[in-house]
Amino acid sequence: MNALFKALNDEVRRDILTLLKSSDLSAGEIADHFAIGRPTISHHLDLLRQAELVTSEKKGQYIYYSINTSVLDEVLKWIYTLGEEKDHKYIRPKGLHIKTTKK
Amino acid sequence: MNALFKALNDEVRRDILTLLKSSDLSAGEIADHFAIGRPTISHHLDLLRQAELVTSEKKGQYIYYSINTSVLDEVLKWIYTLGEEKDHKYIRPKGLHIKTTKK
DNA sequence: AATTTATTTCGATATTTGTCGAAATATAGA
DNA sequence: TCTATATTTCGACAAATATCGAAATAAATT
Repeated sequence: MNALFKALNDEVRRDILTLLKSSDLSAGEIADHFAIGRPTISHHLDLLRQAELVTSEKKGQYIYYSINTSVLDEVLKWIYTLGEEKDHKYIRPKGLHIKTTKK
Repeated sequence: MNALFKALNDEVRRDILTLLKSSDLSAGEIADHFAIGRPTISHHLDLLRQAELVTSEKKGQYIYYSINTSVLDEVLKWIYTLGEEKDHKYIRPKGLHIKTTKK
């Protein structure tokens, strides 16, 4: 939970996740989208990996990163329970597909 | 969005929110739940207020804090859109009441 | 008016964090 | 094997953050 919120508490890292939602990318391809150095991107990717928000796989010379949104269920659940007892009912943004059955 | 994630990126502040979900509390009552100094709690409350996660109202000598979960809709929406295009369907934790209609 | 109580603001400090350039590691291709 | 490319690790540094005690502010009580 801590690692998760820590990972999300950075604009660059959130943007990386947004990038990865469309397709898997190599570290270099990710870095190309930002005006900061590659070692810094590497560090951000490391934090995302620690939070299990991304996975990485080496393919030859490249390392490809993929997003893993399943760990965000925990965050969602925490937010839900917060709103629960205060009579705030969260809205479901239209066009999204939320599974209501058990996992 | 930035202030929101920043506010959530701290165990103490998340615990304060959890406390406030049951009932409004004065700054002192909140501080009594933690082993850290009152100035520190005051600072945490300030960050929560900046993120609009809490509101405060002065009543005589005391300042009462209330949780405001509505701003978390933005976070929820962001998380939803992340999962959307990766075929991850978020589960709804059982026992929770999520309004599926428009607000 | 003086004192007590509740809370915040201030100034200082130690830790964490984001960033960089240089060096290290590893794979690919000549 | 040598060189080029991709990525990470390392060491350093500046900025941000969590924390504290002391002082300031404000309301309540005597």
